[in-house]
Amino acid sequence: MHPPTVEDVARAAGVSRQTVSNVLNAPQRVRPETRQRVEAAIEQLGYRPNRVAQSLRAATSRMIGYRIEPMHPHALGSMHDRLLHALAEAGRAADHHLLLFTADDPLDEVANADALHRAGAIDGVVLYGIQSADPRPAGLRQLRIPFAAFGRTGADDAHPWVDIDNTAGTAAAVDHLVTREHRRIAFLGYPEGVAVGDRRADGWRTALDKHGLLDGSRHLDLRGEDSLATGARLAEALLDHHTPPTAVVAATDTLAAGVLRTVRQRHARLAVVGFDDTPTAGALDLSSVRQPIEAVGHAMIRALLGPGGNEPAGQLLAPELIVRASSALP
Amino acid sequence: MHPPTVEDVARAAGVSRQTVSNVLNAPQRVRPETRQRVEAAIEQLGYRPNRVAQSLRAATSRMIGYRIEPMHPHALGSMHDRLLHALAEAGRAADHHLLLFTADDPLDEVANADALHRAGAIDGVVLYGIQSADPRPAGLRQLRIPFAAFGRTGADDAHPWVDIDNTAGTAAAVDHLVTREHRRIAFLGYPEGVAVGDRRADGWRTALDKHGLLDGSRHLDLRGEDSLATGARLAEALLDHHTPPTAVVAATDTLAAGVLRTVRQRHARLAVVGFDDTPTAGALDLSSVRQPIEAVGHAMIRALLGPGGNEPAGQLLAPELIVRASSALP
DNA sequence: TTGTAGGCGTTATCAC
DNA sequence: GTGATAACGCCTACAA
Repeated sequence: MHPPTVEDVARAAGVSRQTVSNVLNAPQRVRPETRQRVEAAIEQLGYRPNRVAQSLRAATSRMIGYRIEPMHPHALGSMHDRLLHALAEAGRAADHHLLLFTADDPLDEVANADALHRAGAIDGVVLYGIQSADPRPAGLRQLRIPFAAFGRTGADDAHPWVDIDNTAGTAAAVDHLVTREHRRIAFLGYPEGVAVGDRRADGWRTALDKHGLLDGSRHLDLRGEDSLATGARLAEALLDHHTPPTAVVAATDTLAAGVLRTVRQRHARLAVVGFDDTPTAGALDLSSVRQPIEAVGHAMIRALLGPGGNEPAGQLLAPELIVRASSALP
Repeated sequence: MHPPTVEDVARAAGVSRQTVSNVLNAPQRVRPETRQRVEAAIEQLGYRPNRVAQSLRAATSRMIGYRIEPMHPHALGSMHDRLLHALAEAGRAADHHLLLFTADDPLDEVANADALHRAGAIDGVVLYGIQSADPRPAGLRQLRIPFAAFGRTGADDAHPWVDIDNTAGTAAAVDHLVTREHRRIAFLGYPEGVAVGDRRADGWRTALDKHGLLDGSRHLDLRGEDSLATGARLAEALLDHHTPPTAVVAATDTLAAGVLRTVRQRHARLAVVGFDDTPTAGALDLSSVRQPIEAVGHAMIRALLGPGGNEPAGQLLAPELIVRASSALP
């Protein structure tokens, strides 16, 4: 009734346990004839190696911890879902699985990861939503828990991380809008001090400067919390300006959606480009900078498990601008 | 350097391994004096029982499998996130964790769950997104893999399930709108044949009938795919009717958001109630029927792990109407 | 090429 | 009340 073990397979194939183990882990060491007999027995009994026993023996769980957060109340649909799927998919290829755990805050996350790690339940951890002054990297490093982070802190990160090139993303948005003959291009972003937000603002500023348009647009830089209401409100402010912009680069789709709301209400003309390419962007026909989350997932898993064992190297991935109707000519 | 084991604790406390084990698993069997000494050693060494060894010994992984799907392309932000968090939280209380895996389709999901189960990596599975004729329950039952399902198939389900009372949800929406003096109340839903959609339509129909309003509204029943565009289009159709409704009950927030778009574009007056209470509902000031996902998570874990071992009992949970500005007087 | 022995960390059983 | 023994299923030496 219980699942078959190596023992059962061995008996069925008329060999010893070890030979079965060899067939699985060092096939070249076993005579083809014997191997086929063993393989037939494995097939017939439906044998699968017990991962728990493997883990105990190898002192390796092949599990990666991930803190699942309650959904961000304002976000239109975070990257969470996509990242989780990408990580699970990438992990599968490396024969690892994700183990979900909860935590009240970043410090609690480190504590819970430590407990799981010491209990042998996870080999390492993947960090999401890295903040400028994030306590988690230092905490995990001190506890010697392998990890990889999606995103960077403000400082130079001396641990494995993967990030998308936020600066390049907003720069691409600006380039695109310039091609479409826009000359006054605003930016809507996070309050200063949020690393991601600052990088996205940088891309906008740098690209405008490159096109010689910064002087005419420098004042069109508005910040606020990441919500639809804020996007709508800031858009009003932009449109009420005496030299209003003809286009806006928003730091998130949520802000961009707010802009679109105002634009429609006021029947204004204002091109918009968002960031993240959330499902909503498609629904609203919103041009948006898409993060290559699948690639991020693979890079994270590689950084965590890869050769050299969790080396402190960073990797920057290029986002891609998805052009839709919202970024038309002025 | 390696984490301490019972052996280490035993040595430190001057007792045998067994006594340490007893302190942890049968404290009453050990003399208080000895217990305190052992507990001190545990504390001092920072000992944590190795879960892998426990699993091997107990033939129980304390892991629950969950298939992570790529995000639904049209959804505004699915229940996925919330459910995952709720399950993780509920699992934690029962000392279980979620293990994420991927699959190409429902059959593949069953196959992968089977592989993990046979490998001893998971004790059971939680099913999400149950369809009318879902092959998973039968498949898992045949493989004797414990599971609990969120949602019901069309037939009477002979397995553990948890569902929210969809019928009661839309009925509550209708009641609310009637209280607000609406008399012609439309329904926007999934195409017939989708179990969830049919139940939500039922609630609308039944409640209207109860209020004696069904005859005047029977024709105001429109169906389509779950997308913003569909919601907007169907709203146009409703408003163009020669006796247009003054209110709409939508089967999802996505459809409801589409309705709101049309309403705003046409400056029409039309009360709207959505379903799911997604983050977007809050942003749009949309009244919506909220699913008690946290309770669902707990009920699922209980159904899966509870006493009696995965008994085929169902549980229906009541949703709650969240009233916001979109359901004002006509 | 194949088999034998031992141990990963835990706990249940059964003596003492 | 405490401790020795054995077993969960696997794998890695080492011996034959």
